[in-house]
Amino acid sequence: MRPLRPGPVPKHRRLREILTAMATDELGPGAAVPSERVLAERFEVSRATVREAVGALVNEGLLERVHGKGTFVAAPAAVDAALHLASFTQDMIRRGLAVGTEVLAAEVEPASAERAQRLRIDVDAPVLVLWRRRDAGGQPMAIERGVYPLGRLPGLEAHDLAGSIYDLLGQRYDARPDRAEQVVSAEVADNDQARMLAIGPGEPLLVFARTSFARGVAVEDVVSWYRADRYRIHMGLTAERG
Amino acid sequence: MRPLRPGPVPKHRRLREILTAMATDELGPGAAVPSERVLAERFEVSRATVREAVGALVNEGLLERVHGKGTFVAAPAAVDAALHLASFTQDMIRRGLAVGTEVLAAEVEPASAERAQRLRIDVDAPVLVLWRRRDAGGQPMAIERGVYPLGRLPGLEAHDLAGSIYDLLGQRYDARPDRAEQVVSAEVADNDQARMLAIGPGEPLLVFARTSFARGVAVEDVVSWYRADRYRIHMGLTAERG
DNA sequence: TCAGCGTACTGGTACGGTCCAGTACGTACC
DNA sequence: GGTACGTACTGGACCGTACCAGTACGCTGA
Repeated sequence: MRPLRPGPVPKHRRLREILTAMATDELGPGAAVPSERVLAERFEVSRATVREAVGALVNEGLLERVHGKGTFVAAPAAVDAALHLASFTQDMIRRGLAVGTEVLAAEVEPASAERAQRLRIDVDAPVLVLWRRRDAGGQPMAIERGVYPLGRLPGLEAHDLAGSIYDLLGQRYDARPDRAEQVVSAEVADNDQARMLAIGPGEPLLVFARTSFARGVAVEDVVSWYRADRYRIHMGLTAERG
Repeated sequence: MRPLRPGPVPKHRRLREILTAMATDELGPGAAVPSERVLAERFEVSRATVREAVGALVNEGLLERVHGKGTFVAAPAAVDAALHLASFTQDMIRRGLAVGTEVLAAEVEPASAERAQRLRIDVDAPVLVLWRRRDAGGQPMAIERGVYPLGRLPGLEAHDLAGSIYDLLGQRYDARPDRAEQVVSAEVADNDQARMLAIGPGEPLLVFARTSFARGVAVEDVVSWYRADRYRIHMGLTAERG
């Protein structure tokens, strides 16, 4: 490796990027990172500059330091899944379940006032309303009703809607959702829902109402009804300090 | 203020505590913190030591720096309420609802195998099983069944159990929960639950199963059944990066 | 074979210094 | 009155030095 020369990007930031790549691509969790003094010599920077870069990666959770022992690549911290924005497909894959989808209905309609408000679009603007049943592990898991603003996603209705809408939004529209607001509640299955989900009427459902945004722009408003016997949310809670 | 002398606690840590108190108690959000050079002179430490302390508070989110302008007390970042560990009382207060509690039953029993496992205690160890109805805004909101390990909380059953158990744990046992694992699911109300919650049988309930820890020790295992017409979870989701 | 000690490694603390780059304010000139 | 420039403040980058404190390993002696 060559020494770091002064440039528009500070040395400690360039070193941080080098160490990130090293940790991620070459070393892997648990492996030792070269010591501060070795890095200082190798890159011809001061030990303080190395400590600045390493410190930043420690704060990020990528590295961890042990006094007197060394610096190591940290095991990836578990992101609390409960606040993780994922499509149904991604969620089930993570739970180790094979995914299946049946499109029940797909219609273009003018947006109602409520839908318009939730999607931040004009009333009567055209939206795609998509009903699907989602299966996991070969059995019905959920029903979804997604509403998509066609002004922002022109031609969406002509695509294959049996797969992951998130993948579709990402690949064809560069609008993969990165943030969402979600409300969780409970309902009981009516006759139609019960039939589609292969349960009895009156069985409990977990209901998720979610509005998803890509770069601040609303791209999806979806309600999902999950069989409560097959789906639950695990979350870690922490107390507020002060 | 007096200079910082060498001692068992590093200077940068003591300065960090001083600055935390200063920011929290005296200055408040938006206020300017004395400059690095002023702090270095006042506490008779090097500017690098000041930068170390300030840098830590910047990483914590308490302070923010603006190049060329100064260091300021940051506005408190919103903690996503969905992952916030709070008692029923705290939760309802935050939602602006007056709280009421009716103790339905309180009995000391030997712990079953399942309860013992969840609370990390021996089977047959004595536990307090506490049933309560929780009201919010003058109407039934939830039913709770809490299980408390009396080995860790001796005499708990003799206390007033109509108030906040979290407050009680904090004040009398120094065991205020600081972390919890929670599972959210849905059920339908049976006849007893329906009567206690003033709803019809078969109505949907949001169910929370929570094990709470104080400093790593399990102190509470509680299941709560909430009326789904009155309670829902709001949560912000973000996409995982990578 | 085990324990203790010494050595060599590691990260942590602290300092003083210099220079760079951004921000804000005051003053002078047009 | 507005603009531009200079000055004085601010944080940021980087260096080299010295010493402290923790960890691990090897060697020696009992």
